[in-house]
Parts: sequence; structure tokens; C-alpha cells
Amino acid sequence: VSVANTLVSMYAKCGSLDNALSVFYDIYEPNVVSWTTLIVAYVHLKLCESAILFFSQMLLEGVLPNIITFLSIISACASQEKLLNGMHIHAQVVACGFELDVSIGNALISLYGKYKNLENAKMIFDKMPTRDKVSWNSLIASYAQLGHSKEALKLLRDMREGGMSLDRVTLVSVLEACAIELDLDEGKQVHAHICGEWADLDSILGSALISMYAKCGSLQDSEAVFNKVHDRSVVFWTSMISAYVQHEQSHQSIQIFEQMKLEGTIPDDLALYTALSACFGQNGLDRGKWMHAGIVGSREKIEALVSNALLSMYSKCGSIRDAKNVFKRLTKKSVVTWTTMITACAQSGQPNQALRFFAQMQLDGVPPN
RNA sequence: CAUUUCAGUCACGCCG
Repeated sequence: VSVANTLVSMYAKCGSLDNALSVFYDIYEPNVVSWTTLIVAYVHLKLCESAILFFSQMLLEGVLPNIITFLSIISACASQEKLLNGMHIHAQVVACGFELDVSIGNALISLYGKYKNLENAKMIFDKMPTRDKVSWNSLIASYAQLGHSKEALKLLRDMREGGMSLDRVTLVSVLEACAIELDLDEGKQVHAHICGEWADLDSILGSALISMYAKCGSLQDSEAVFNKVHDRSVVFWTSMISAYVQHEQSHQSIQIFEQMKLEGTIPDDLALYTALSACFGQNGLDRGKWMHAGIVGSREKIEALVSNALLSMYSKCGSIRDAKNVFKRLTKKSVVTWTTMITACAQSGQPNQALRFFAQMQLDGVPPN
């Protein structure tokens, strides 16, 4: 069984769910590790519904979940919206007597954070018999992501007073909090702390610093960070592209985008989205068309996010005609897609066309929000 | 043999 489990895990990590599944189904009596491995595979592919289904199936077959199973299933629940699943799992954790485990507590903190339920997150935290760095990080991240940055920064202070050392995860969350608060001073202090603690920045901390500085209005600092990091991920590049967009520097932004491609980093949807949003102003339309052509030439299908970005780009650049052309060729149109078109027409003196789109949208089965 | 926290992002409107 162990050998088969390892195989399942290996196939899953290579992205071959089919192979993983067929090995799993050939296991005579799958044990708790087999099931957990499968659940994790689905969670990593964001197929959380299925992960939860496998969990139920496992229970039906009389296999008892252990702590690791619960950790996996809690993270499955955290990445989907259904509150009920999460509450249900929490109850089961308690019933199995696992609720005092540190890792379980950590996962639950994060779960309630994702559910925007900070009271419960804090309650779990307070009730934990022992806390580790992850406990603090989870709670701080929850506060930071929900925009409660003051509390996040306060927790940081408590954490340090309690003698906990900070790690990269802590700092990323704190930088996010600084960005929301537009607290440049605190952000710089965190940056100084980072420089004192590690010889070089990695691309995750780098991205967080770039966007913190950009949001706090200090583009020069973003640039300085950008130049210091050499192991650049797509996210890292995108942060810099976005920083220039926020400061309305279309040209610089596109230049970074081009440099990224030259250095061999393949842009993902969000990178394309951001680069397209950099096409505005004087040469905006030309840059946008050029980019559009590049996108069409380099990928099979265009994702929703990217096509929406194309629509906004064309309408921002004043070419409703091009926007309509893109729009016509889309197979899936969301409310956002329709609203982009409606707004484009409305703002360019074509109110009747806007109303026509509005009517068509409803005929298409998309309800207005 | 499997496991918990972290970075770039969406249209419109409202408030700051």
C-alpha cells in the first residue's frame, strides 16, 4: 500500500490525475494515507468539491481520518466559499478530539479568516494551548487580507514581544497591511528588518515590497527593490508592471513587460491583464493592438480575464469598434464582460447601443447585478 | 508514503 500511495502522490505532483486515480482504484484496501493523498491531489488542482466528496466517501468506507486528513480537508474548505462545509468539518475535528492540536488550530484560524470571520479566528487562536509561528502568521494574514491592518500590525508587536522571531510569511502579510494603511514608515521599517535578517531578497518578499512601495506612493523604492532581485518570477515582474500602471507610467510599464518576455518568462493571464491595462494615453491604442496581436499569436484560447482586459483597453483608448470585434468573438460572456461593453458605449455617447447590450445580456441568460 | 500560514488582479456603483 505504501508503494502505491507514493505512486499516487508522485503522479499527482506531476499533474497526472488520471494516472493517480487509476493507481488509487487498484489499491485493494486504501488506507488513510491513500485517501489523504488523493484529497491533497484534488485540493492542489483546486478541485475542492471533489476533494470533499472523497472525504465523505472515505468515511463511508469506514476509514478513520487522522490529523493530516483533517488538515487537508480544512484547506479544501478554505479555498471554496461554502461556509457549511467548513463548520461541519470543524465540528468533526472537535468530535475526534483533534481540536487542541497546533496545526489543526492553525488551519482553522486560516479557514475562518477566509470566511471573513475574524471573531472565530481570534477565538481559536486564543483558545490554543500552544501557539507556534504559523499560528501567528495565520492570524496576522487573516487580519491583513481583510483590511484590518491596524490589528495586524498590533499583532505583529505582540508576536515580537512574546519572543517569536519573524519569518518571510509574517513579513509578507505585514507588508500587505502597510500597503493598505498607506503606512510608508512602517513599510520601510519592515524593509530594514528584512535587510538586516537576510542577505538577499527572494522574489516573494520582493513582490510584496514592490507593491507596498507603489501603493504608498514611492515608485523609486519599488524600482530599487526591482533591481536588487535577480531570481524573478512572473508575479515579481507583474508587481513591477502594476507599480508603473498605478503611477500612470505606461511606457515604463510596457518596457518591463517586454523585458520580462526577453528574459524568458512566459506571461500568465494576470501578467497579460496588467500589461494591457498599461496601454493608455498617447500611444495606447497602438501598443494595445500590438500586444493583442502578440497574445493571439502566442496562445490557443484567451482567458476571460484577458479578454475583459482587451475590452477595457480598447474602450479606454477610444476604439469601441475594436472592442466590439473582440466582444463578438467571445463564447463565454460574464456580467463583467457585458458591463464593460455597456459602460464603454455609455461613456462614448452611444446610449442606445448600451441599452441594446443590456437587453442582449438578459436574453443571453446573464442576470444584471 | 500524505499535511497547516505568505506575494501580482478583474466591470459598474456607493462611501472614505
